[in-house]
Amino acid sequence: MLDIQLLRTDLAHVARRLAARGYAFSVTEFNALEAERKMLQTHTQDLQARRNAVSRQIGNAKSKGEDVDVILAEVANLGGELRQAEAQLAQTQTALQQMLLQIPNLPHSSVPEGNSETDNREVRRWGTPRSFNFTARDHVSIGESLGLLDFPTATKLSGSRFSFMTGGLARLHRALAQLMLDAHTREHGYTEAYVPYLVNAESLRGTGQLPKFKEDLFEIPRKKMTPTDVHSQNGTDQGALSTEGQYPLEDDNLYLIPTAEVPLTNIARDQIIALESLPVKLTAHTPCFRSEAGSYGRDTRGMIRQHQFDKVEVVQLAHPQQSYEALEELTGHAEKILQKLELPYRVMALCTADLGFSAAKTYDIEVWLPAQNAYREISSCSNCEAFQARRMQARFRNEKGKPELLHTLNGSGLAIGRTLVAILENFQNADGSVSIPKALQHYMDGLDRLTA
RNA sequence: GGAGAGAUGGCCGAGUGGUCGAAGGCGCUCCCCUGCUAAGGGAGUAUAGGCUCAAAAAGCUUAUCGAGGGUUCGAAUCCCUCUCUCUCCGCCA
Repeated sequence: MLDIQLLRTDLAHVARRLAARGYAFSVTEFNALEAERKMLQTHTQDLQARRNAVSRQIGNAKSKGEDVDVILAEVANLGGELRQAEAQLAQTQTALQQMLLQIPNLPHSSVPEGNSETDNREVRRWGTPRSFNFTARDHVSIGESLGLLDFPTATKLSGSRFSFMTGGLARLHRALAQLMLDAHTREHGYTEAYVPYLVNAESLRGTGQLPKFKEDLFEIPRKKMTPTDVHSQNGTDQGALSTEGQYPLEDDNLYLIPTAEVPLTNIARDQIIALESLPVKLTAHTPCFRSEAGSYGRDTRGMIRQHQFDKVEVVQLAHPQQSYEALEELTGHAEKILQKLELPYRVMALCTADLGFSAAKTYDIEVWLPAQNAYREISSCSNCEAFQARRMQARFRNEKGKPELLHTLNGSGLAIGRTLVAILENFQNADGSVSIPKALQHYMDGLDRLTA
């Protein structure tokens, strides 16, 4: 969420920066709502002030044993007037709030301008894609001929966009999680966390997935009686239960996490963190669940795009003055994993048009996939500045002892499914076996290759 | 699932209709005193917002005592609903 003060004082600038990332912000709509809010708020507060004054007066008079009827008569209709004003104010403030919740973050000044992902800027490359003296196969073909990857079974169990792995491949998957967690906790200073995989709507609002991206989430309905429900069941209205009463309230529902960023970042919601505890650095290995609504036909083959995948996430809650250093550092932590695994990659600075909703700046890390002859996203590292913190009221006590909004950062360190894909494809051998990167062998009891 | 208790400021804790944003204590900050230490004295110490203002300072003002609704001229205090925490019983990986 953007700072409404900024909108009030420098609306033109905000609109311009939003336009840079392809978001058409309606200045007139905002101005109209703002004017209405101002008028109603002033009016309401005047009435409240008057009510408070009169009430105090009555209290005074009563304690002196004076007659209060005159004063009471004077404010006879104040109540109704106030009630109406308060209702109107609440309505426009809700409207304003809803509008604010839909607006994406402003891009940082260092973010390259662009109109599409083709304008993303390559920052650096690491490693050299291997040249094959045989035709490189894709991970599906490799995994299936090893007998360790079985999409038909996954489809039978759940449907498309799920995977089923066995034996050495399932173990390699686990080994990757171990390697990543160990690196982040031992070498990069993160604290390991175990987190809920189901979270409430408030958490998702905090990190920005709600209200705008509800269709990307898996929602778990909860049966719950509402007050209207109880009444209608008690009898008077035998007809149909109101739909509102019959179905659970949306806000009580839980959602499967699309990324551990949600639980990890939301630990700071409604908190004031001590200055000396900054930066808070957390990592967690979790499954991630995404509906992939709207991605029909994209990456349908293989385990690149799944409804369920595992990821080791890194999150930092940082001092605003250090958050851009932290972004570089955090991106480096994710890169370090690829280096350990000897997987070639490149780092892309996303352009204004390609930024995610909450991000002020993002680096994508793309790993080389021989079968696709392309670099593909395997990690995304973002500084959200105070955008999420403002939604969450996540603060720290600054040098002056005053609460101030934190900056939140998150990154994949890394997406495990895609890392597995990269290993299968980059470490495949002509005989169909797959070598295991040295860094992982320790986690595989010394095994150095997967064979059929 | 059943029965009961509770939720107040950084913390503890008082407050059952009127001047309470909230006594008192602890903690913290500043000052004074004391040649160190210990002790003592004084002052200060919530957050978010609105309006006035070019801005700052300042002033005025609103809201917030778990959340939402209600009663009332007036609610931390009374009523209703919900959430969470704790204790006991039951059940359970």
